[in-house]
Amino acid sequence: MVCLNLIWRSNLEVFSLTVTANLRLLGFAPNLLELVLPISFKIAYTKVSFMSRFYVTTPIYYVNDKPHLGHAYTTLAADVLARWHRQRGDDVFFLTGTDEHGAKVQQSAEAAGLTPQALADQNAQKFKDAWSALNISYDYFIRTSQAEHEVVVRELLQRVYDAGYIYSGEYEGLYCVGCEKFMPDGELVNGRCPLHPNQDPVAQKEKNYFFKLSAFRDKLLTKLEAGEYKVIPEGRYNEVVGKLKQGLEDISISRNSVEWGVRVPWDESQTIYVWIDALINYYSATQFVPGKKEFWPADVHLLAKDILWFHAVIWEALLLAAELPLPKVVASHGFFTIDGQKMSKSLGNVIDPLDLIKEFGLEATRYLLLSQVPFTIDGDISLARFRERYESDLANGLGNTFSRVTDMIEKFGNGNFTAQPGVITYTESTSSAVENALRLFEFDTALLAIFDIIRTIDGEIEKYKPWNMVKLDKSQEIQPLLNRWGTMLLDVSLYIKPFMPETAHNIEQGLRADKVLKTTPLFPRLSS
RNA sequence: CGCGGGGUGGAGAAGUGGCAUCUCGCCUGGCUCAUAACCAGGAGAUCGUGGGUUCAAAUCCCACCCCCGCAACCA
Repeated sequence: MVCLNLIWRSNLEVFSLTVTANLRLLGFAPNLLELVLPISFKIAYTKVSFMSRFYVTTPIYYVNDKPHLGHAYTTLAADVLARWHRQRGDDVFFLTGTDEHGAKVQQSAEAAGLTPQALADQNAQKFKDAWSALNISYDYFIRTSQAEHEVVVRELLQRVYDAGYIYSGEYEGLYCVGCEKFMPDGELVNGRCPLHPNQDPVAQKEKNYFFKLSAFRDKLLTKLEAGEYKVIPEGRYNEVVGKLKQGLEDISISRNSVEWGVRVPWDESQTIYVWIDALINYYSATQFVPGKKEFWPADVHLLAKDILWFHAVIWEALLLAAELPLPKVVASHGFFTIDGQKMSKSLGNVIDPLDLIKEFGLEATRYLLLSQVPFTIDGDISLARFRERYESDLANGLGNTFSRVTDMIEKFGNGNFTAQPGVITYTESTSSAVENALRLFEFDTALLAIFDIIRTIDGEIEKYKPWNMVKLDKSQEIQPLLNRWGTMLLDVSLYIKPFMPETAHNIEQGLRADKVLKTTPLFPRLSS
């Protein structure tokens, strides 16, 4: 009965009957049931961790921004991981959302004549719309202005305060009177605020609460070096460890002048610095979303490299201070450049993910983003290259191969197709390749491995030349080949499902029909 | 002397001591089931530069050049 359960949870409808019939339990391990499927579909599920949980997060995006390609990339990567884990039967919690507090939102709202909440409502919706357009399967969309979130933030901070890790101090910095805010060094141009270049920023002090980040340096280093939590990729890990070794300073975690934020529990005159409030979302969601308490600690925090320090050091220190378990993996990816240039508003080359969908379609956009840029490094996006890849991989590759196989089944097999257990051993290696790649967040490598099956099918078709077999009166020998190729395509559909769920569905539908007929192209050529 | 990552055919990547690999593009030939798709073959890299270790170096060591991050309250 365990078997049945697993199969249903694995979404393997296509094969479920065959698989259950052949299932054989090998043995038990402490938390692990190893199943062996003695058929040769050898899907990625030969080994299934029984009832394992998978909690993946994206950063919560600042509502002062519109969704752009960077946000889309992180979220898409998380979506693929979530779908992949669901497919293998894991209990998945996929969290994304918006970060809504802080001075910038307050200022933008004033400028737009809105309340901060109204502005946040508006812009949070833009992110939801974008994720809906990208077919993102998040389980919960958290917003930091939610009362439930604020409650957890206050509780957690109070705990840190009670433990003695927060003290009152003075923050001293350069204050721009025009902006009415402190200017970080990085924002100053020639020592002056870029928005108010005619006045010198003045040194000013304000009362703040500080978090004893410095107290956690050794502990963090020990835990990192022991692998108690991981920072991926290795280069970033080195960076974090290197910086930790250089020492840590305490950080200010409250603001005196920012109204739009969570009130400090023991001092209502201050609000919690937006970053601290934001980080806690990963934990707070598990506490107030029904049935998710068991999901903490998170398995993976996905994020871009610019916010790694917050996620790999400050967040863990806060958790340690509150005596909560640490996330298991913090995985950071690179930035995009567009046609070799930095993506920036001032250059006007910011790509809206929705424009990509308009040009290439949803499924192709998902494929192109994940296949053309290795996860951990900065990658260049060029529309010209995307078009090239669309044609070669999707139109000429997957799409065309699906067309030729279904067309041959229709023409040479009278529409008859039977999925073939016991024949295909080829895709066995794909399964481990995909698994290994995804465990390392190498989405591009995983896709390459999957698309290798397409090349193999094309190669075999060329080798057997069914159109000649018909002429040579060998028609009866064709059917097994058609079954084999069709089955390989079903395998492909299984593997690409986390990446391209609709395409996977279309392939399955096409091959599960009573009479398999040639269908409309999966990926029409762009020129036509 | 701040710390770290990187420089491999036209493009993007793999490769940490032993015939330089993959995808795309390009050229030639073949095929016709298919979305002018597919298959085969080919051209194309002194592996950033100079030196060193070794029977053997993209890979180890030294020096240098170049690109890119981080450098901490920059969402």
